[in-house]
Amino acid sequence: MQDKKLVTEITSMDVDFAKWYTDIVKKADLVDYSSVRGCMIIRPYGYAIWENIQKVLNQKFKETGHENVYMPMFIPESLLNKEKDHVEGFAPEVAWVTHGGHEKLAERMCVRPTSETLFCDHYANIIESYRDLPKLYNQWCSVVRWEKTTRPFLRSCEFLWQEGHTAHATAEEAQEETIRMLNVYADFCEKYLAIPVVKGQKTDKEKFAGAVATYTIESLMHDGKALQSGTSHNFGDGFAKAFGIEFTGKDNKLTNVHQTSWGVSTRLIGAIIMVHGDDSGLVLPPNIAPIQVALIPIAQHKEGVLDKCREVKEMLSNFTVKVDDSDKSPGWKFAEYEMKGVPLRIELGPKDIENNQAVLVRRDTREKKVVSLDNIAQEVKEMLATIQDALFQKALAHREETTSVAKDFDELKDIAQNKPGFIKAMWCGDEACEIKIKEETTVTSRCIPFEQEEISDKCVCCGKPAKKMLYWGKAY
RNA sequence: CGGGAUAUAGCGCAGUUUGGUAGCGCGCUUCGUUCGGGACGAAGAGGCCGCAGGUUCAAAUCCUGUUAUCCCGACCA
Repeated sequence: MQDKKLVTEITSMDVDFAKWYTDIVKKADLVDYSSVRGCMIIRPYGYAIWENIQKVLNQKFKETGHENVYMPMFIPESLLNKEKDHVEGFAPEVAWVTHGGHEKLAERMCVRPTSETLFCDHYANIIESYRDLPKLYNQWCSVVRWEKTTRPFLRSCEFLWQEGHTAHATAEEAQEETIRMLNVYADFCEKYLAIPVVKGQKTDKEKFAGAVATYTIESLMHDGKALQSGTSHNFGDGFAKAFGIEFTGKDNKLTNVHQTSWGVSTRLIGAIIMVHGDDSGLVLPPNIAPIQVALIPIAQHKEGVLDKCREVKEMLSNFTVKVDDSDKSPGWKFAEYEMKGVPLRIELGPKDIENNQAVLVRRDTREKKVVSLDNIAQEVKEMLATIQDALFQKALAHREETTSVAKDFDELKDIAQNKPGFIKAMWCGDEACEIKIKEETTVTSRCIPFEQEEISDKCVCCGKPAKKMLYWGKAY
């Protein structure tokens, strides 16, 4: 079996999922470790995925009326301290700047862990009238959180993200915006990343520091652990009160604005890896892959082969195609592009040229298909669409298979211990039950899904009447 | 921040028990033959053994400290 050689390259995901993950991020050239503790170097191939994510989301943000801005990366301590819950939430993990050159600063500044305070400070200055609303800003930047343990893409001390911050005249508008952006994220994850998500609300215990309500999209990784893939918060007018963001309404009355914030990060790349990857490496959805097609010449030294490859590349100008004419052997190239998760491979050799054909090979199933060069562009287009859809369906099926239902505490405990994946269970709404469940089963509440199901009428923990069904699970 | 492990060439490792000045595989460079699943041969290049102290005639090896990484928990996007 040739496959033997492939699996020795990386740790099998069933043997050690964590090791498999770190093998992939390094061997697919996504990241390298740096000499800065907890911070990663995102290499060209990894960054290209991020750029594609940015490109799509940026367009969606603009279509929904948002503008990009850039805020300072430092926050004076006094500013950070203005909203009480917010400081308490972030204080344990902020990095402080205390000196400028050799001079000690009069007031220390933190490196932004998130920019709510800066946006609020700015909004207080520029918003005066209802005519100034809504303010729909977004920024792409990096933030710093002094994490204790780190993993590439999933948790690093510095990471790239976007943070949207908006201010509205009414609570209704803010709520609408919060849900609108959650839907933008969910749609993006499902259509581009081929990752099915559960949309829902966080419990009070799990919500963002300073928010009235936090909404989330939760996705399930291959190992059955959950990953919070994006969040959207409704702040109500709490920050506005703390920062004095007021506007004069049509009625000539002074009112606080209602705000939202929402973000996704490079963590999404971690999700792509852990949802679609396999023992041969990364598997990228065609809609986000930096290279959609790897064109591998066979016996490229023979006359006409490379010329034909260039010709075929021209025919496929609607896609990102890489012709690999390096002097590695074809077998090496096959394995290499599988490791890098390129969705489609085309093999083109003397025999094909003779027959005016090429061989298409899917990354996800390794299925081969011989197609005529006359309609190769159409074939590639269809196959990429098929792969995109197949990845989503496969991930969805996996999530369904690994989602369990627990009706009472014993059942919950048993599932938490023995079966990885989401657990659906009823909850009475009491935080004490949430804490008890976490302590005794190690699973935490992931969200209160918008799509509710009535599993039973009793809380899985205390047996009292329960109104809400929650998703529970072990999380990254 | 607790518990465990690791640090030797770009990568993966041996050598550490029993101190004597570093080796293997892959990769890299050059040339030739190959090319439909990680090709083969020949000749080369590359390391003050994580860092800082200490013991010793002598330290990759023993001792102390320190830093980083990985895994498992607690905390977070």
